Amino acid sequence: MAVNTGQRTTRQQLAVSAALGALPDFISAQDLHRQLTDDGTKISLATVYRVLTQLTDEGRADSIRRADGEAVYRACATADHHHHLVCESCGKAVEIQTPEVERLVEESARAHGFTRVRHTMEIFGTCEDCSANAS
Amino acid sequence: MAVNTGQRTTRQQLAVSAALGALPDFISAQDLHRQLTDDGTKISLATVYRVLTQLTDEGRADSIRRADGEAVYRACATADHHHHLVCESCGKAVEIQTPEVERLVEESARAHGFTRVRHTMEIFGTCEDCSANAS
DNA sequence: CTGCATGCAAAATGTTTGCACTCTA
DNA sequence: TAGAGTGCAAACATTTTGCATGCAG
Repeated sequence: MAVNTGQRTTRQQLAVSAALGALPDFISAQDLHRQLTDDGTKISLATVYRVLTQLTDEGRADSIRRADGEAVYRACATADHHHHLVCESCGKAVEIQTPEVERLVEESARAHGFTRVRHTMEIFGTCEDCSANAS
Repeated sequence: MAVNTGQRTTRQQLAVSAALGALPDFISAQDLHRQLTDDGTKISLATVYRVLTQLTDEGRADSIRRADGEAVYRACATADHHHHLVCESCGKAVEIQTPEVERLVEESARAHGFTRVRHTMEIFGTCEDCSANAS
């Protein structure tokens, strides 16, 4: 299983690649770096960025921007793409599958001649518990 | 036509609000500031950020993040809710109507007991012209 | 007048880059 | 051994913030 990004394979590349692959969701470069160092991997933040950029360029990872501007990454082509329903009050998040949305996105993009399509969708609201507690 | 953001209405607030409203698509704080000063409006970048943040908080503007991490804003569509298909290369944005998405969002939210639902969806890709020009 | 909003500049992020050193191939 | 990859720190770009001043109400 090659992790090769052009020429040489290093311990750091493998670590980033493995850590990313083990995660189900998006993670920021900073968080990933923290997690790696916590796990004992010796790696610099700059390298985490470099490897993530490489993986993204190769199409082996996806990167999107969170609302706060931080870039978050996830291993590409892993299982299924899903979205989150997030409670604005307590922060609870529910994963939701929306195949129709995926299809519609593809359709709209194609209809307008767009390629290399990527999308993000976030749903915010107040969950049952919180709307009960609040006014 | 109130531009009031809580207390006082200023020339700068009006300028940002008007400039944003006159634009069909998303614009970054920096670009908006450049445009305003070019037009002769005396305003600081910090204030542009402050006003844009205010407008967004009030729901009078939408803000999303471009792939490069810069935040871009647009006057909020008062009328109907729609999404954008944004070209990551040239910035061109196409408005798209996706009633099915709205319905699915409502459905998912209800199924999980969420209320006061709000959602954002951005679709990014490469438009026809750009994929033709690029390699 | 009062005190909110602004301008300025400094600070805080998140990310990228130059350069010397390390380690893969 | 050559030179790609790394680490470190400085550089960058965008956005936020502290404080004195200005202006709306």
